Amino acid sequence: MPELPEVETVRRGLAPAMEGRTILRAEQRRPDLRWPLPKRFAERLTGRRVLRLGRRAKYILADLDGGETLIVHLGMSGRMLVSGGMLGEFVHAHGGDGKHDHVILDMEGGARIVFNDARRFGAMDLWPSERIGEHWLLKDLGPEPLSNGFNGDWLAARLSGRFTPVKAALLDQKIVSGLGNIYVCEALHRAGISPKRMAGSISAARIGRLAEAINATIADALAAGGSSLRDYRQADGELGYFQHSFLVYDREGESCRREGCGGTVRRVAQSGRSSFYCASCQR
DNA sequence: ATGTGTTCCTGTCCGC
DNA sequence: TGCGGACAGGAACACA
Repeated sequence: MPELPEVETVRRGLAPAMEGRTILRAEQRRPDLRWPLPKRFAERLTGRRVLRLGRRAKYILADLDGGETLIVHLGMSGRMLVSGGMLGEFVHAHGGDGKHDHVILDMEGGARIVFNDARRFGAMDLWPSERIGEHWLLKDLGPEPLSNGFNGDWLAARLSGRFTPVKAALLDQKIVSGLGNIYVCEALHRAGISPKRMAGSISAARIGRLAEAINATIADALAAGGSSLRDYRQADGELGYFQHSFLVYDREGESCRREGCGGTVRRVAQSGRSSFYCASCQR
C-alpha cells in the first residue's frame, strides 16, 4: 500500500499516541508476517518506552528505551490503526477486521495501536538502535527524496550505464528510496519522461529535472497527507487526498492533465506492474 | 554485476 | 449470485 508520503503520514498520526509513552501490553497474534517475528517479540516490547518515532524510506522506526528499535514495514496492505485514548485525545478509528489484526500495542495514555495486514507482506523486527543502519532491510537503501543526498548529480550517476527502463530504476530502493508505483508514475509524467525510456539514455539535464520532479511530487503528496486508494486511511482514520491530484496514476483512458497536451493516458505493464503515462508528452 | 520473472498472501472488482 | 481471472500502494529471491 504505502509509499514514503503514506508512511510518513502514518508516522505523524502515531506519534502523539506513542512518543514518550510506555507500551503497557503487547500482543502477538501469529508467529510471522512476511518473515518470522523476532524471538520473544511481545515480551521485548512490553514495558518499553517509545523515545522517538522516526522513519527511513518506507520503514517506521520506533526507538525504545533499553536500546532496541522496532522496525515496521507496511508492505502492500499493512496499516497501523489507533483507537482509544483519554478525553477523545485520539480518534476511534480502529476499522480493523480482527481477522488480520496481527500485533496489538496498548499504550500508556490509553491508545491502542493495531497492526492490521491482510496480505501479510508487511514486516516487523527489533534491532539494536545504535546499529540500526546495519539492519539487512535498511543497509542498502539509497537517499530519500527531499534529503541532502538526493539530487540530479546523484541520480545521473546511478542511472548512468543502466540498461533498464527508468521506471524500474526508480522503483529500485538502492537508487532512491521511498518511491513506489504511484509516485514513480507521477514524477515521470511531471518530468516529461517516458517510463519505458532506458535509464542510461537520459541526458544529465533531463535527469536534473527528474530529480526535481521527484522532490516536488513527494513534497506535494506529503502536504496532502498521502494518497487514499480504496479504503486506505491514515492512522487517525483521516483520508489522504493526493489521489485527487494524480496526473496519470489509475487514469487509463482519461485525458492528459498537462496544459495543452491533449493526449490520453495509457497503461502498460512493466516488470509485472502497471505504468501509467502519456505517450504524447512523455518521451 | 545487472536485469527479469516469480513468489509470498488475501481481498475486490469486473465480465460472463 | 456465483465463478474465474486480473489486479492491487512491495520487494526478496532465484535464475539468465
